[in-house]
Amino acid sequence: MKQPKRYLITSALPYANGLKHIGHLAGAYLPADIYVRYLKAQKRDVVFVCGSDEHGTAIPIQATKEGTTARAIIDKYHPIMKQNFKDLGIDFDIYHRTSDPLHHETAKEFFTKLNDNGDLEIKETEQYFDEQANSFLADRYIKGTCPNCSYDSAYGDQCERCGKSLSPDELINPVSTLSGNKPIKKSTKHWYLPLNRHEDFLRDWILKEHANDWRSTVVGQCKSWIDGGLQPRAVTRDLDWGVTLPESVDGGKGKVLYVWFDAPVGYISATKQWALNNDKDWKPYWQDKDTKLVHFIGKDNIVFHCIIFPIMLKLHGDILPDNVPANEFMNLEGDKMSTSRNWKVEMQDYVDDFINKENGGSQMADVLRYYLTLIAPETKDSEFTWQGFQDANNSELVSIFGNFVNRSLVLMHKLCKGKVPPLHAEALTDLDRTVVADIQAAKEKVEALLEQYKFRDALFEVINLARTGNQYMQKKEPWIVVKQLSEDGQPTAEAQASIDNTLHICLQLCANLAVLINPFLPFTARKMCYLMKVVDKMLDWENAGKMKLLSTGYSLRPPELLFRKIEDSEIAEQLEKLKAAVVNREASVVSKDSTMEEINPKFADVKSEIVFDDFAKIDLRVGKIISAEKVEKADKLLKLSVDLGFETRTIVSGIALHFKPEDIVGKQVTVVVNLAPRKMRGIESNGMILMAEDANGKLHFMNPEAEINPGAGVS
RNA sequence: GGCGAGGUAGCUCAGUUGGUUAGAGCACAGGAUUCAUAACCCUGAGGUCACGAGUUCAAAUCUCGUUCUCGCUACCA
Repeated sequence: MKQPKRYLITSALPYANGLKHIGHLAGAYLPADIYVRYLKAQKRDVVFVCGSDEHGTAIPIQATKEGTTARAIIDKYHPIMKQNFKDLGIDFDIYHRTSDPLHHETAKEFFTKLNDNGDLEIKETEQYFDEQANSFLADRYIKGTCPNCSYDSAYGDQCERCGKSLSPDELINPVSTLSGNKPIKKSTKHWYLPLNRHEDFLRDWILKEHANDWRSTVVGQCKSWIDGGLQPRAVTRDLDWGVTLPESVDGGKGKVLYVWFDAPVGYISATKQWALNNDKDWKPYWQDKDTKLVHFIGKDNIVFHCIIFPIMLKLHGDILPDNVPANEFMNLEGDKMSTSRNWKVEMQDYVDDFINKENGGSQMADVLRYYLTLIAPETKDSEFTWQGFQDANNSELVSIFGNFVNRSLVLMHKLCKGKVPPLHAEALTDLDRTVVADIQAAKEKVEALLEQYKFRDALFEVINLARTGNQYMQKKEPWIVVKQLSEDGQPTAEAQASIDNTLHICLQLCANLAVLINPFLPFTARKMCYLMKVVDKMLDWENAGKMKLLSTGYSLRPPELLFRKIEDSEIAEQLEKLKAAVVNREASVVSKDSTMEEINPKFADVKSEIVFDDFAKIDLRVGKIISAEKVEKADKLLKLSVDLGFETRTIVSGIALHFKPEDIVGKQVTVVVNLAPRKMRGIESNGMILMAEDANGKLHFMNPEAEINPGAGVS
């Protein structure tokens, strides 16, 4: 197999709207880090880039929720995420950020090149513009009279009464729903990436070339997209947070690049920044065919890294990824990890609870790395349990790996005077030779598995080598052999030779373990070097499989434990914490919202002012839900019957993910009763239920504090 | 709802192109041992391979149907 000249490894850019959890770590960061450490140990030319993804609408929205600015949000989360990765041993060559000027420049250049080459489609349209709100109006923000049925409240995209699809231009007497004013026509442009032009390329590249060497989930998902027919995808957006279009681009004012377009370019700008910092040239890493590019991501990101970004790269003249080893998701204690439900263990939590504790230290980072690699969701979703975490540590890391290293060092001090004993070739047994061969074999297995991104299996082989060491020692039992005394009270020459050989091999095996475990557990590997009094350079991969890593006669440090046991109480604590967090989140919702309102009265962008008459147009009533059922073929919709006193109405509401139908029957709700009917999934909805959304995205009914008569007016 | 991936021992996971009694680690039980963090070592028990049909001399593996989980997507006034 031809070896690439250089490697460029990326991990998905974490979105800077909150802290990331250990599921993210296991999916996109840890595997990449293991792979990179392995390549670096081989002295390959490799750059490992990542950074915070800081654009997109969710950041300003998060800012609104936290009562602050978008800038403040990213400045808050970026450094914490960077530090979390460092604490857990994720050793990026650079952790960049997309808010950096260099990134903006790079993304603009990328856009410009594609635009200049005619690879983007521009659709220039006369769109309605609300002068008072100072923004273009999406179709649904425009109302007017339907040309088909003369209904006077038709939306820009569809008439609710006759069901006809419309464009805003067809509406008679259009009105902006933002301000109530008559919008003006203004010319606007948007740029699109015509994915559909590249279907043949994708078919060849993914479904033929990579049908076998990419993971089946990845190929399957791509096939699904390609077969479904690709559509042009808007590259630009009317938004004020993001990478602005280049000045030179006509009609680009007030627009930014859509976040999906700018974020992956972040890999390139990060590489540029790395090159600047290290006085290197970034270009070969993205443009030379001898570079192997690998994207590590979670399965939710497949389409971007396998379909969209490759098209961008191809058009821009860059290399394509060699592989995209997407991981599945990791569940936690029987349920999906979820930020909104607070069912998660953040990297920060782990750092606080295990690494930064008195009995913690960086060794504890390795413990997490070990367990996450062991249960990595490489082919299907997997499950993190604290019990599993404890077991993995106590009965594998401690009992097998740590114990072997410890007993080797202890025995060496007791039976060989604290020095690496010589190897007596004439006294070698078959068993000795077998173990030596096993060490070489282990190296080859680990190597082969890592090249295939099978990290779990590779790690198992390393642990298995430690297990082999334990078995070997058990069979040779030097602590028994030492009792074969000669007349002077010292062990016989044969006995000492056997002991020397055993310990010599065990110690070389320890040194090999350090080399092999290094990509997975870097802190542990370094501690082992310390104990064996060798420099970190011994960890170079070329040393794996060799039997002369430790020189005969060399004295080693007194043994120290590599890992400590994790107590039942610590596990119980974590489980408690997990449950408490869920309860707290639910309890804190009410108080938290109200305090935020007080602190920051300008909680959200307040809509433009309206006169009382405008408000009075809205007819709000109290109603009572008398029945609820799920709408067929729709995940989010519930069909409700609401008693309004004077009549009972059918209302369709998009709340199915938040409430079970049986739980909301009998609830009082506030209803907009004079809203134009609208058909959803074939059911006509006559009104709208008012809901409040809290900072966690959870919905709450707006209802009177005491049960009152249905139909009561609200004002 | 459409599409994609998955459902294998108590737990976490392997099972390449269909081929003898379905594997590993942990946990569990019994034994042995003491150099070692009550660690190690040996042995053992434990599975209707989600369910139901079909193809085949032969199915965990191929086909169809059912069901459950996850992801993408549509539905959110």
